[in-house]
Amino acid sequence: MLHHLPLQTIKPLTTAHLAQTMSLLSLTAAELQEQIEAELASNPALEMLDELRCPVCHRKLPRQGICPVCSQPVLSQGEEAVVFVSTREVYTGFGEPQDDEDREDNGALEEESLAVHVFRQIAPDIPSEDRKIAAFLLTHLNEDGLLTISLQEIASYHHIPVERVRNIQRVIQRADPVGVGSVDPKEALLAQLSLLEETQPVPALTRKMIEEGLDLLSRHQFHELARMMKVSVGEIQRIASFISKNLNPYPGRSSWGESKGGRIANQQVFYKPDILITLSTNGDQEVLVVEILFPLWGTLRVNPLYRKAIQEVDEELKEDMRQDLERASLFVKCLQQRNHTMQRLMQRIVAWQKDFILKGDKFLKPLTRAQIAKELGVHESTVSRAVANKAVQLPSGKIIPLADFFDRSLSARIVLKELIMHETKPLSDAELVKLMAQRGYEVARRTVAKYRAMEGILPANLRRACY
DNA sequence: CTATGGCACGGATT
DNA sequence: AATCCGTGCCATAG
Repeated sequence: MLHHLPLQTIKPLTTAHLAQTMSLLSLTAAELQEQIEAELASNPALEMLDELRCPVCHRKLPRQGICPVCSQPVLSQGEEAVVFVSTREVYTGFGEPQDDEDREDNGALEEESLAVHVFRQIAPDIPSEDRKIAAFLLTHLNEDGLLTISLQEIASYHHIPVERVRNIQRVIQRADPVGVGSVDPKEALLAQLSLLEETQPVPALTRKMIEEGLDLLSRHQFHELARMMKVSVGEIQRIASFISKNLNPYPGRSSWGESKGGRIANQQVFYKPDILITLSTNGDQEVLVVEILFPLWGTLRVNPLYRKAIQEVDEELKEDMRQDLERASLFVKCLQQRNHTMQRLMQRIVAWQKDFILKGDKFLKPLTRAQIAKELGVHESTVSRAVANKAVQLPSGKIIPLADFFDRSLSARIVLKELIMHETKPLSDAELVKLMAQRGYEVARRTVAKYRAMEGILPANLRRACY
């Protein structure tokens, strides 16, 4: 499963080797890039070759993606996950590679960051010739995450058919603040609904109600609606509450900026993924493909000329050069080790959490770092470091911290949320404990209260009956 | 009296 | 060794 990896050079485990590998492990893709560039600049024995060869067949690799020859046999083995290091570009902004390193450019940047956030998610999924259109579209969002110009305008501006713009928009709508890039609240709601339908049951008629009676709905004219849809008022209210709980007509608002009352503040937004998980259909098999993003393109190696030159140099210089060489080869080894470890780590994680990745939060299986460490035969702290401060992009386009795979209570919280969402009368914490227990979640009353707080759900006595 | 939130403790995790 | 998380106890609000 891992035979296509550069494994040859993993044996001399000196302490220096170990220490440096450790520190490299904990770096994010962006930090790694800095580190490599610094090393490259300071050590003349290192060189970066402007080409990439497959470690197995030594064919030249295309600028993006993996070896088309060697990836084949791996994909066809029916593995749960294929993991490899990819040099795929990490998208940092629109068009030109601009320095967005600067700190808060206040308002302007704040507004733009929603667009950047979305762009990063979708960029890998759309052909490069469409990216500038996507970028254009994203620059015309208002603070609600809705489009300020029509699709026709975009199409005629770029001289392309409207249908093509619409396809790009569809991709965008499925990205993180779901529904972003819609022309109006109605379209945003429908986009969210479509995505929701893929993972969970949705009340019948919800779609019809949004499509046909949105203006009535927003004015709470339930009786009018009931007559129009030919169902009871109670049914209408049920759907209405479902909509207000699960959907958001202004995608830009909820997840962005404003922190809702009682929300835990650690909901950090990650912009740049370090790892990419995509779903690839290989024949009839669905395979998860994991890419460990590697920030630089090319082959890092010890400069062979430098190695030669050392022979023909005075004694005093020789010692210095020897050290440079030593450092260089150590660095390369550490880098290989880091990649190797990351690959094995992700392989295990993805295999274990496959359902979570494909079907959503509810299917997160409990997992501890210690467990993975044992399976991998590495120290726990190694896993800890590797997992900390990194972000993963899921096939859905969502970017989450890698540590989320180890969240012990996420699935319990989701169950709790559903329980409350479907309740017919406000349930007290104690009652919720019982219901949770029936579903196999044994938690204390006090804990239910905490989960509620985390999800920003009001206590029962303040909760409005849900229908 | 009941339902919740605060504080702090202990065991697990990192 | 430091931190996180679930929990129990107790005060407080309704």
